[in-house]
Amino acid sequence: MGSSVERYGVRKGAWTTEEDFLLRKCIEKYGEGKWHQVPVRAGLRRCRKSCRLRWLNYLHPDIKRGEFKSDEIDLIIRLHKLLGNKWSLIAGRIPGRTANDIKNYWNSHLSEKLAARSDMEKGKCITMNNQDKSITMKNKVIKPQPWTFSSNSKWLRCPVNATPQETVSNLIPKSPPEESILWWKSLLVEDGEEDKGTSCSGSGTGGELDAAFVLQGFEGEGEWDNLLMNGNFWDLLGTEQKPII
DNA sequence: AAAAGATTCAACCGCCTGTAT
DNA sequence: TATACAGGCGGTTGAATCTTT
Repeated sequence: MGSSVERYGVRKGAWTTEEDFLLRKCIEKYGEGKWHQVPVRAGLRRCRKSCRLRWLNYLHPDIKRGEFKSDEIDLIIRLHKLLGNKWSLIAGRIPGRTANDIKNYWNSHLSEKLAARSDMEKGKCITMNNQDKSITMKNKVIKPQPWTFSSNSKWLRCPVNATPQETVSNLIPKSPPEESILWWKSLLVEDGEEDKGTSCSGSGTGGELDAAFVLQGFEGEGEWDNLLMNGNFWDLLGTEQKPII
């Protein structure tokens, strides 16, 4: 992929520093969006998608470089447990990291290791070392089965400055079926511990205990709404909202 | 030092969704 | 309602780099 390929006058492959400069200048002048116009405005022989991707994944000023910190890794694992391969949603909750970054990190650092550990240590709390980073987690992966939704669904994409309540309102359909409730409970509370109010898996940011506690005695449809609207959903994950890149 | 294998990650591809006409 | 187009996403690829033998 290193060598550029030109087909129908459109360049492909790795971006040059000159192309980066042109794209950056263009975005500074015209702002983000209208990607179909960017190649012309910037004087680039790149397709709109290539320009957008280069900006969002590499040139955007808010992008954080360097290794993932332990808290970021912990958050990725928990959000992945919650959302599955919804990388853009996960990235939206991890400041400075792009969906591509997280996807790559997951595929190269976490996916196979977690699967391998899961096979070896069923039912045990495990700790894995990744360079200096320590990941402690429960190995039981619960996939988000109850609801299927498109990554592009309007109700799934919450606004940048949405409040937690608004975000939850966008994310969660009203009055979920019983199996959905059970799934959420299983996500937040360890097996056999629903009645004790003990904390769930993860390295422990304090939010889990609250989540487990809140979910106790929660069964009905009305209470579901109350939980989502009155509680801070992202506190349950031990994170907070951030501006989405 | 060199070859082979493993890993990383930027970039591409195809598909889906939303919107305008 | 149907169609076209743009934006956006997840899956995948493959060159570059690193590690091991």
